[in-house]
Amino acid sequence: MARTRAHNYEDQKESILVGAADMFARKGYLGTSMNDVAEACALSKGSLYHYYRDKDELLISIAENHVTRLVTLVRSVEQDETIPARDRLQVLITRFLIEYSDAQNSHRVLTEDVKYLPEAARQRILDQERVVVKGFADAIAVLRPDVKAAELHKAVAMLLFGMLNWLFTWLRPDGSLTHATIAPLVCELFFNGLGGMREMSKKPKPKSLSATRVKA
Amino acid sequence: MARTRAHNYEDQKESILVGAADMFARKGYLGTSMNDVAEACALSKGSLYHYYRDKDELLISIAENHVTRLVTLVRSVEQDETIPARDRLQVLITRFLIEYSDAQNSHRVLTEDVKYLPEAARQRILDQERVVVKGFADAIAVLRPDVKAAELHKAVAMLLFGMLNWLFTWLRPDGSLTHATIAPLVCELFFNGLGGMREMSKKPKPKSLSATRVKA
DNA sequence: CCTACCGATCGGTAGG
DNA sequence: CCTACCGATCGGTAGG
Repeated sequence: MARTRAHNYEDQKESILVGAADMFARKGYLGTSMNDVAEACALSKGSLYHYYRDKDELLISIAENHVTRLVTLVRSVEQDETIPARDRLQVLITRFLIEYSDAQNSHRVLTEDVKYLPEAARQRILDQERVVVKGFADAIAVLRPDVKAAELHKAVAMLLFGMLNWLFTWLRPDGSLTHATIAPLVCELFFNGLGGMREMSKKPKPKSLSATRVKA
Repeated sequence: MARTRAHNYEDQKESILVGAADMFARKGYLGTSMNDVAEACALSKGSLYHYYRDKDELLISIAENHVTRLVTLVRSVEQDETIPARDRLQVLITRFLIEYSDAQNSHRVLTEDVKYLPEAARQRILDQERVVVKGFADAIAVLRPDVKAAELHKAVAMLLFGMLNWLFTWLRPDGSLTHATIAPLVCELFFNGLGGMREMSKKPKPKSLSATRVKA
């Protein structure tokens, strides 16, 4: 009899992405074979190719899903009228850090492996990344209206992304510092600088104002 | 008759490293074949193997030469008694940025490709990187003696390295912003934070590093 | 004739 | 310093 597409087809497809992102994050895109991915997913390579046309499509799916989430996150903050414009940057930082810790592998793949994609697919993802950067640059512009050059807002945004994206290289998942505890430190440093930093104590206290509505 | 080693043997060896670093930086270590390196150096693959035992040895040489320079740079600042302790961090940042712009390819290889090295070689390089981080953490500790936890000094140092190392991903070599013009911006942001930032792109103002602790 | 998946192997190319 | 290759493994696909 005619069989319909397995009811768990989409689930399977999604779970392959999780396994692939884990392998790519650990061994790099080029350092991971399709056999590695298949093994990580407890699938034969043949089955793997049933769900994804080729290796690039795996990478594209991982990167695009993730960057789309980031764009959505930026938009949701921009459109949330309960967030004062001058609080947007802090909210963005905190929410990004939460998103990062939930999607460590995807984010690592996005920042490290997208360069191996064919030009067309790469540009599509880069365009989305530019939207994210623009969102941060705009939030920075609100705080520094005295700075006219949009290029400088973007430069400051990129310095911020440097701090955030570099976390992956040194923040041990099992260490005493976590994405959650580092968020106040990043905000403190970024907003007030080293000179203005208050006691960087063990207990990163839940921040008073806008950070509390971050969970929402 | 017995031939002596070519008089330009060392020069050739060094120039291969330049070509290899360029290729590794552009296409990644795994994305670069030994044929690619040979071609970039205008050498046959056979000749290449005359100078370096294997691909790993190329990567090790590039990374080790570079990280050794960074360690030397840290030591020279620490031992320079004409530099007041509280100025060390700013001097370190500025000198690192100069070094980075002179060795962009090597630095990119150091931050992106060392993970593909066998454990022993990798650890050797990581140990040197830790010395560099320690140097920055110590310079930060001078500015914030009120912070007792050495772990936090290192965390702040790593946030700083994030800003610096991430520059490679977005600072176009031919853009209007350069490593030299970005240095004051980084210092300004890092020392005074966004709130304290003045007209960006102008001369960095003398640091007011009051250890005044504001309690939340 | 469909989807789901297997064991086996394709043509090319990697490092050496 | 080059050409000619090797063992292995790559990403991707065949028949059933």
